[in-house]
Amino acid sequence: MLYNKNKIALVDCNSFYVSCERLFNPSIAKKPVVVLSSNDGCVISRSTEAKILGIKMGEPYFKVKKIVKENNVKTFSTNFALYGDMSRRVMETLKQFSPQMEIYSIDEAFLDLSSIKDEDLLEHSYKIRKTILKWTGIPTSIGIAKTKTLSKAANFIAKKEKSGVIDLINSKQIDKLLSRIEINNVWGVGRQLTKFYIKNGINTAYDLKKMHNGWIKKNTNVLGSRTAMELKGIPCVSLEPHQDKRESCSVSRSFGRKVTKLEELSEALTTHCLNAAEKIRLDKQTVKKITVFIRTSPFQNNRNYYANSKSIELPIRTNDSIILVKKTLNILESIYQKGHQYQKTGIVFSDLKDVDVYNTNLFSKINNEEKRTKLMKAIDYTNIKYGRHALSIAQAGVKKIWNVKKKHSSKIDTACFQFLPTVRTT
DNA sequence: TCTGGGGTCCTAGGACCC
DNA sequence: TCTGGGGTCCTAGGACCC
Repeated sequence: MLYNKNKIALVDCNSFYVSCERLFNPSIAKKPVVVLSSNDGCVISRSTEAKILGIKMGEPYFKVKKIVKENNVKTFSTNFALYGDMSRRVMETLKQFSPQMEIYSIDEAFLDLSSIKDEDLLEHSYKIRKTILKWTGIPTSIGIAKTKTLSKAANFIAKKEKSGVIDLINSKQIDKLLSRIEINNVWGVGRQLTKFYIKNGINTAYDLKKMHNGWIKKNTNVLGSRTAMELKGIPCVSLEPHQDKRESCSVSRSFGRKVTKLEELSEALTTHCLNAAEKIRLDKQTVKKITVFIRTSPFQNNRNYYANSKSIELPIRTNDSIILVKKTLNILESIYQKGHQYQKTGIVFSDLKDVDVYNTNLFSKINNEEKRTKLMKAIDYTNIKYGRHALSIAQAGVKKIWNVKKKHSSKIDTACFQFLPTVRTT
């Protein structure tokens, strides 16, 4: 069912990962802070102070190391268990403000505010911000408009405003605000479209809004024209309050150092496969198609770049770790080539379905299926209770010398009392 | 020396059919 | 010798998002 509400708020957490780290470390408030991606590779979250220093989103860490040192920027390795947990708390709080809400990413959600009177929208939004901050400690920004794309735009401006809220529904200055947004910052306009638009003199959100539909349709695709329509205030992307299960599930990691041997690749890939299998079991899903990929670093121009991937369809869908690992390693062997310095490997499970969906073929006779299901349940239970990979299988290895680097971890675990912040009352 | 990871959606083009 | 055209379905890869 398509239903478009005409008052949509986008609530977005400010510098989310940095804000999470700050919760447990008040001494870094108002100081420059960055959070690094896996392997401490890139900057993926920056405090306002770090942005001012010129540290860009997605920049490789080694390129900003100098700025970091000179300005005493605090750095953190990712702690997704913490961010995921904080995200759940923020979303739980947000839910109270609208029955219809779409969680869009780990740090943002669209809210249907159609039931709020126009004149109360601002007040309502201030209340949302205040409550989230009070209950979770996370600062947010809110943009309200008639379409999702416009509420994204409003949010973009709101991030720069002290009030933290921009309401485009009551605004007579929409065009003025839109002309402050560079075209690459429009939701749905990525690198390729940006190139194309700038070549054609479209430099801001407002420029795109002014373009004729015919031209956009002819020169881009349905997504391009959808974005342009939404900027004009015509809803094309509806709010999706009911979130379906995932359609694919992937686990991949870069190595902490280069890897050449098949055995090491096998260990890493087995670990990824076990993680992915556990994820789909938790979601009560089975997989039909497995893709494995390996590659060397694309950034080292002097070496031969090698990247390869291969997919197979399973005869019977499953979520059994033992079967999946076996198949996965077979694929790996078929694409592995000696003599390369591998930088990354990963696995993708696709064509996922609910466990109760048709699970056998005409010729299958799985007599120990029940036993296996019980074994998987036991493994998952043990790993949840005693920590990740308390129980694993031998191919995953024990030493894991290929494992990722994590020099700056805050090691905060929200499920652990030791890390609860202390509050003193006088 | 050092460049993330996990998703979704769309489309062009091939295979196949009549 | 001359060798259609239109429809559907599927998939790999690209573009985009955070």
